[in-house]
Amino acid sequence: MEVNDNQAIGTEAAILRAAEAEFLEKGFAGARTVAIAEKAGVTHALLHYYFRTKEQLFERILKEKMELVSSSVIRIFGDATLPLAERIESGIRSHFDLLATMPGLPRFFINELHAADEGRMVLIRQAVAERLGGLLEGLQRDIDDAAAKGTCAPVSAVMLVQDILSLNMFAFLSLPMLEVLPGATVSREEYLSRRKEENVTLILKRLFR
Amino acid sequence: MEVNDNQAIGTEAAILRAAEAEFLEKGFAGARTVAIAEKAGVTHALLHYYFRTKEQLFERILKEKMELVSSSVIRIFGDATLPLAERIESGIRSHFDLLATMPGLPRFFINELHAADEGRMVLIRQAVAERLGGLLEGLQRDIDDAAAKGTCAPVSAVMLVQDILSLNMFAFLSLPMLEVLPGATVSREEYLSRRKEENVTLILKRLFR
DNA sequence: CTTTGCATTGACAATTTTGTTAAACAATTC
DNA sequence: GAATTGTTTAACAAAATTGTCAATGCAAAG
Repeated sequence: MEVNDNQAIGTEAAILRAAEAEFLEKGFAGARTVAIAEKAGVTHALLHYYFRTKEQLFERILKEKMELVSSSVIRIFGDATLPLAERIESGIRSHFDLLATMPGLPRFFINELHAADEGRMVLIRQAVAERLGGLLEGLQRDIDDAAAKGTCAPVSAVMLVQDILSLNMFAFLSLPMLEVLPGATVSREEYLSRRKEENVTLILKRLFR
Repeated sequence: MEVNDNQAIGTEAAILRAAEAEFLEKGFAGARTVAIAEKAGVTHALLHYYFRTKEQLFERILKEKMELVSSSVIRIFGDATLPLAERIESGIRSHFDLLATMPGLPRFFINELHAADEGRMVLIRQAVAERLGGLLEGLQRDIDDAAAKGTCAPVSAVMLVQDILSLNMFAFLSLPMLEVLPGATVSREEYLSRRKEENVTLILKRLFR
């Protein structure tokens, strides 16, 4: 239970950071407001002073994290000026590397997506339409062009993005499996590095050659 | 809140089924013992009469589900008498189809794996070693043989199994995404069917031409 | 029919958890 | 330096949740 120094960073930010850690670790139901306050180094009354309720605090974190998820997914599409193969390879790596900086995000996202009510679903649907719609169309066009030339297997862009999401996110969802994997014990970095290369290989072989 | 008919099935079983539904839906922290009792059609005192505490009831469900996960993973290895390509294809389909009969299992497993303490980890490690160790070695041998003949790409069996696990489990983890997917709305069956074919294609292209 | 043993219940107790409030405190302004 | 404003706390209240228990029901055995 390391306590945040509220001095340098400000109490509101300290509570937010503690809440982020607690919610990502335990989810909404498992999180305790007193634990958040303790981590932030303040009394729990202060948490309510700043954020009124547990739910409002959660909403705040949720919005932040959904932004992050959104911006991470966008990375998959890579740089459209590159040749398709390089574009996709760098997209996979870039997405993977971003996830590596916040390894708890995939689980949080999956659980929140599951728990989302209709209202929240509408918001997510809008966000997807606005931020990913054009990217998907552009990628689909490039794939179709390459497929017409025979340099790439024909595939739905949505499917391809889901493939990459599956492989990259699951590498972090299954991180605890590292503990139960047979054979020589590998470090976390080694494990992630291998999974990243495997994901690149898998997707590239799906599309090219 | 449809109530189970305790008449035909017996109260203990009714409570277990209700608990299964509640724990898979909400996780341990989010589950409510009164909700479980209500779903089972009994008072919550009776739940404690049969299972003493929420945790003991959870342990019971957890064991069941971990058995299921274990037996589902074993399916991936398929029938060793088949030629490698067919063996792997049927393994993927068989694993996918089993998950389709219990779509909540992947999320439950991921969350439980994350929350597992050291003691539980030891049990999982043993189970993996006992039940999967031999299968992994056998598969690795077959892959190595095929690779030596040039009929198959060389790959670690552990990696391959993880690839299949990623793709198949993620199809169910991301099921709510169906709601936010762009383009024509597809039915759940259509979506799953497409994902299954894509997963087969992806893995086969990884290994064979 | 009564006893015995298990099943079931309603009411209650204990604990945990969230949320409130009045008062103390600190900093900033006038 | 008094007033004002916003911050922080300890103590308290309210609600939710798990767990207990004595009393009741009820079916099978004697």
